[in-house]
Amino acid sequence: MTGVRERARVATTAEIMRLAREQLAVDGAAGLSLRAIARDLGMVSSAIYRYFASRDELLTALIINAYDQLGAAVEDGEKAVRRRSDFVARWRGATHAMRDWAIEHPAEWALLFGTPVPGYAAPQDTIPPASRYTLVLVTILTDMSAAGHRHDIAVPRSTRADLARLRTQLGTDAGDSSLLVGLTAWSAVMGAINLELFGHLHNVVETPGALFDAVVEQHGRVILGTVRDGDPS
Amino acid sequence: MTGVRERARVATTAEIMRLAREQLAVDGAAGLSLRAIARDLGMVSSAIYRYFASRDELLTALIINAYDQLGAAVEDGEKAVRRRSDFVARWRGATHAMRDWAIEHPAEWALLFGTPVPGYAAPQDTIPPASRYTLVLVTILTDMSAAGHRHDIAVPRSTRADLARLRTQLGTDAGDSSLLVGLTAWSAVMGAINLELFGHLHNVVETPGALFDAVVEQHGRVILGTVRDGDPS
DNA sequence: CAGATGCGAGAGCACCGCTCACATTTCTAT
DNA sequence: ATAGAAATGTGAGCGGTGCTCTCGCATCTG
Repeated sequence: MTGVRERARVATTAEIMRLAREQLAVDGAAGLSLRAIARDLGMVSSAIYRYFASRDELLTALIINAYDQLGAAVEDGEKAVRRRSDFVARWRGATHAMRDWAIEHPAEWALLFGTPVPGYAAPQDTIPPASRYTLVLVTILTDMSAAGHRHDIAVPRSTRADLARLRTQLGTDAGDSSLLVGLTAWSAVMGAINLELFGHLHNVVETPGALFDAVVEQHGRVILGTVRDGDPS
Repeated sequence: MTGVRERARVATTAEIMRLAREQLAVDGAAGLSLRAIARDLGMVSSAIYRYFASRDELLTALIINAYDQLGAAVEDGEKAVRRRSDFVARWRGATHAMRDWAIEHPAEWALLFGTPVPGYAAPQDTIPPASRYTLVLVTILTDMSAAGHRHDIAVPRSTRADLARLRTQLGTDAGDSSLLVGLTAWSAVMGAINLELFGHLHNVVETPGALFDAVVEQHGRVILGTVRDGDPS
């Protein structure tokens, strides 16, 4: 069944990815060197290609792994909120888990959400893990909708078609306003994390996470703010 | 005065930067190759180092140039608004100029706001051009304050010190709430542009600029929304 | 006009991703 | 059990990278 080779293969593959993540943390995605990994492994450089056909393939594996880690972290952060009807608390839980993960794994965050590697096109396999963390946010909106919350934000005509497609694609019945509220909140949170992680807050907001908190709270207010009917908790 | 050497030097330097920008647009920051530039210039690779001591130095020149371009674009976009008391229009003008510039110069945008180049620390010279585009946004807040607008957003205690420092640093008399509104709006706009430019809206919002518009409009509403006294135009 | 300075050429160093022919080891099917 | 197939590691090599150094020529300055 599990022969010598099979076990050795998964062990080596795992070791390569471990070393790659280590390198990623030190030198960033651009500094990822297959030769250096081989050296650390005590292998000759060409042997690496038995495990990953190319640098891009290793990159893909790292990206998928990172998306999965992030997804799990966000899921956990959101699930930790006991009062499931406290949607703002769930929003806080999810987004703070995002930021925490980003701060803990800055290189991996940069790999996912920073400058795309030129010449590299992410294959289809990255899509499901990539949508995992976003699904958490969508679920909050879905649950709000189920609880009778209705958002009331102006929806530009140009977004109607996209929002309709999104709704069926995500299998949610949140309204256009709700989806738009979610998207803009997502946008703001991603912006805040990127600004902080990429060093654009130096000499602006030194207190770590202060801007992030403000963004989360403000959009949390918007998320619950424009309630029409239902339960205005 | 302007000897043969002097003129040749500025011409060569300019040509190097032109070719570098060209390369940047094609291959991104990671693909910037001094050797390729030298080749295009009909020079031997080592000659480049007479003009730029290192790849990093060329990068710095490109960054400063890009910040200046962006700054000019945003300034123009904001100045084009005639009714100076229409603050949302000015906000729209500035932010849309940002996005337009980003779409026109994606590689340069990535250079400024994408993953920081590992091992590269931006020197002090980049700070003034970097703050140019932000100053436009701050000016809008300052003018709103002068016009009697007061924002009324909850200000987390943790941000008080930062906001106070920012106020004197920027020479504005916008209140804490106003500054925070500006920062979160900035954050959201940067996030929307990055998401769009870095390809995270594929299968999400296909209509170009739709999410961006929504973000700008929503924060435009927030910018003017929570008015306490003064002129509620 | 002589010395100082600027500049391009060219060789060279250490690294990179990747390919290929070849030897060795392990698995599989007869 | 054994022969052939498949997987794996080796080492040389190709063309590319950023960067350093020396050398000789052109230009500028006292």
